[in-house]
Amino acid sequence: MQKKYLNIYNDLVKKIQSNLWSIGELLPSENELASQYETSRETIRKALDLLSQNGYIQKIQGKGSMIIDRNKFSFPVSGIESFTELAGKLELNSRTIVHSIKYLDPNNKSMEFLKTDPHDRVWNVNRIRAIDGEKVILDKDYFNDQYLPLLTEEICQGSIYNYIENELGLVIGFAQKEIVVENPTDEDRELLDLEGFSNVVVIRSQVYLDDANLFQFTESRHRPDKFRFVDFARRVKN
Amino acid sequence: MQKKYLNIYNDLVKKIQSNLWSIGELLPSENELASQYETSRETIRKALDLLSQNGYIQKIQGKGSMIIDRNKFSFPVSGIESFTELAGKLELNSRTIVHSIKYLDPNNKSMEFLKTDPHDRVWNVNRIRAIDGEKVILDKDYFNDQYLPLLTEEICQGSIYNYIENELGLVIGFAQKEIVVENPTDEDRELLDLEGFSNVVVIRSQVYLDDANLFQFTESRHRPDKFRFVDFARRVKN
DNA sequence: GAGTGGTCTAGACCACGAC
DNA sequence: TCGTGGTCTAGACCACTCA
Repeated sequence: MQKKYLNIYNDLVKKIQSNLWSIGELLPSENELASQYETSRETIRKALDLLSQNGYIQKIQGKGSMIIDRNKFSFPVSGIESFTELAGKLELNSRTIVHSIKYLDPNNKSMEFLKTDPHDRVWNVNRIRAIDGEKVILDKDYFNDQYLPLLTEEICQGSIYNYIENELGLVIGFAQKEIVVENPTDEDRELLDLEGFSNVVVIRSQVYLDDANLFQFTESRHRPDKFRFVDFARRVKN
Repeated sequence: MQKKYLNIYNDLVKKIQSNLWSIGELLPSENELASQYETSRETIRKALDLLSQNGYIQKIQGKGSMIIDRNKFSFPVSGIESFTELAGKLELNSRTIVHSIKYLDPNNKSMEFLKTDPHDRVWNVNRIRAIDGEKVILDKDYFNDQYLPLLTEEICQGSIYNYIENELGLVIGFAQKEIVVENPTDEDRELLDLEGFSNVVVIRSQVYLDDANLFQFTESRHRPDKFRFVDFARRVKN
């Protein structure tokens, strides 16, 4: 199905990016846009809501929708995003080393919460990310094998998310993320180029599918100088 | 004005919190809710969108709106939130020490971007946050005095945001946040109980008002063991 | 008062899931 | 096939800004 509001959103993004309007200028009014796009005002509003959520405009009641300076914001890391997407966007000189792919020892109870059935097994994938030749990130992923029956070195070398969404047709719904600073483990010291650093930044995520089932647990351990988290937040609605 | 969808949202939150439905159960259908609340389906959908954004439900096409386990998530820090709000929610044994309130030296060009007019001055407020008697957070705030003409120790002791929104009637629109790990400055070492820690976690924010004007720049410097950032993210729409 | 965005309605048809 | 959520419409009135 063709989603009209999405087409309009994409068209407006293109126009904004081509500087059809400058920063601080107002978009045409919602009624104006509705007749331009030959649609209803509610549909225009859905497109504008997307522009607002993505930091292109700020709506001001009684005035209009103002173009804001999206270049002042760096958007890369917010939301649910994978290392390979990020590396691509930032054009990092990066390399992925697949360190291990294995089933977790069934006696290991730590990932019990990933299992939907007692017979399920849990994949554990450890990958090292090198940027400019320095090993600075250790990614430890855990999956329920009910959703991901096959996991090869080739898949892990690329984007597992890409494989999940495009090959397996699973859809990610939402994720819970926690960022803390910890002392490096022996494994961190062994696998990463930690140099003198006495801390690692740890990002732990739980990823849920569209059907609200828990799918993945991830621990991403960063050397602190190579860590940066950026977030764009809108005020919560009244 | 009474916002119907907000009333319905609040009513549903109350019902969910009272365990009227258990985790994994489906809410009544949108048509059902529309007749229960004697409103249109689109209004019900606005209320459900809020529930979804706030992690109460996951909508599944063809099935319904499933109650998800919000207790698995800790929601405190995401979005735009102030220390005093946070301290209240977490019931921390905390104390705020107002270290300095002053106008920035006009020769100091570092906060030039905060000024909308060359005659504006820039406030600089430094506050130390102590948790359980340990000084672990240094908050450095910068404001354009055009929006905040008066700033007293009393205001700084409480919540500046509270003062801004309730007393001055300014409304926060959106914010850009960056989190990095840095080496402590001499000021950090002097004002905080850093003990052996060799890093601080720095959160820098730019806060914009509802009318898209830049209002505030903040630097919040945390002892790493007292830092935790939690984020709940939904998959970006197609 | 004219124009803007914010809320709300009562329909309609489509895509998807379960049976 | 039926019920679910997803999209869309053509109106209406309200709240706000600005001249």
